[in-house]
Amino acid sequence: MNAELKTQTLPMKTAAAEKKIHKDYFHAAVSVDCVIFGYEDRKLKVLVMPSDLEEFKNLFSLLGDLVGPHEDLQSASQRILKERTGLDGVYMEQVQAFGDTDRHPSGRVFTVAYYSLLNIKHDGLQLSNPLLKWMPVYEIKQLAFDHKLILDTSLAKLRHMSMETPVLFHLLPEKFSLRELQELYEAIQGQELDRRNFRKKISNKGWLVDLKEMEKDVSHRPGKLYRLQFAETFPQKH
Amino acid sequence: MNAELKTQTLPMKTAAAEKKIHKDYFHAAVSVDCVIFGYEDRKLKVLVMPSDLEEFKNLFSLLGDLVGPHEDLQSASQRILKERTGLDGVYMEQVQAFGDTDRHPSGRVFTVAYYSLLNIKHDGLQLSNPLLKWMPVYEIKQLAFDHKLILDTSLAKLRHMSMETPVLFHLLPEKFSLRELQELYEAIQGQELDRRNFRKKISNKGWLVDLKEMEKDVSHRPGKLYRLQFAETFPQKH
DNA sequence: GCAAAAGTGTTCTACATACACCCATGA
DNA sequence: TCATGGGTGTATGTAGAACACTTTTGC
Repeated sequence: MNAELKTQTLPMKTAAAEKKIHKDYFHAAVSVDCVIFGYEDRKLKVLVMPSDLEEFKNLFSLLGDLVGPHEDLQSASQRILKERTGLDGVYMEQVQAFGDTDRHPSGRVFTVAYYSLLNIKHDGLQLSNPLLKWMPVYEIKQLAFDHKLILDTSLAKLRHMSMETPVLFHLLPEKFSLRELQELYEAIQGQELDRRNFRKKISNKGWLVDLKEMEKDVSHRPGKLYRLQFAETFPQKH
Repeated sequence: MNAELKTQTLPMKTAAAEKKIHKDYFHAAVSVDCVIFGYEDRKLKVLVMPSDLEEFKNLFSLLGDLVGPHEDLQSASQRILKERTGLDGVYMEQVQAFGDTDRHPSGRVFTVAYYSLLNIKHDGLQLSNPLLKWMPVYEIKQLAFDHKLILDTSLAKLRHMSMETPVLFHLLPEKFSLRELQELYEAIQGQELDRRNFRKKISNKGWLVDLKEMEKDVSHRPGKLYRLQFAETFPQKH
């Protein structure tokens, strides 16, 4: 930013002097809201909790917190995730910033949304509070604040990414069958996929490693298990 | 956001009470930085100005400003664009937020980047200050603050979008020839394209309207002129 | 033996790519 | 007449879409 651009003449200033001039502007808060996606029972879910603000009584909200004075955005997002789920190193991506003037009843609070993808069945997953709830995304009609907008925006981004890049794997256990993977894609895209074409496409991508293991505990012919090829191999697309 | 999530018990609070509790957090500023792209002489350019901060003497910076207490992010971005270029209704898209703790010497300043695309030859374009400069993007090695990172991130997003959606047209005059359009795509993608294939692809998209006019003032056989099919026809892709 | 899902191949179509010649204009 | 770019079509390879039958396992 460069607020002093408004002046037509451009005398040199120090940053310290500039801060004084603009001290009236230093009265906003910035939060991070985490859109934590999980996948269970063939449904995409998001982690929410009841809002404890009187204004949003009976509504759920995303998990967020203010960004500390000496904390980066990404660090804040990782901290929230760790505090709420006990998990580190979860896949996470910034969605965008939301800053409508009336979005928060407490004052001027900008927020930056991050979505994360995690495996609900992960051993280390330990929700911090019994009120936290995995809610099926497609059953959510309303949320506190502008969180429904944030959710919808995140979901659109996730959908888009899932077509270009191997991100959805983060929602599955380490070992999974092609059927599970296909069901996941179907849940995200909202349409059924042809099994033969799906398998062909996935195997062309070269994303998977055949674990030479079979599914267990299924009441039908067991399928092969795979895991994702090490993520570093795919810096960007395809 | 929902900062009170930290409490394990969840007594109901009002937003006003919450603001007091968190007043220590309301000391950040939020700015918008505009990455204003233009296209001229077969080069993608970005509008910059000399930084007037002592800390960044001799460096250029993007055009930004603090977001006013009663101003939305998008409004701030439009205001900056209007103030700097005199233009309204310019195509614009949020890139993302940047919030590293040390990104600004004046204090904790978060910024939200927007990129805009405009036609440098637009009649209404009137730069507010003679120090503003259209700088070729690929010649920029360094900028003030974290603006080089912001520029690179915006450029990556622009490149990505340009492959999926008709956005680059905003960089051209209303009437343009297929050669001009192809040169623009080549400039953005950084590679030469086959003329026949390019024309086939573009005409398959159905984006263009044949104006039944010809180029003038070219020292060779003039080409047909086109304009973009009305933008509302293409809400998203293809 | 029945139910449920695994596993597999061919055809058709659409799109990307590679590639070369004649035409219209201005200088 | 020359230089410059305008304008066009064909052949090939690749990827996505449609589509059905046999196999394996649990019950």
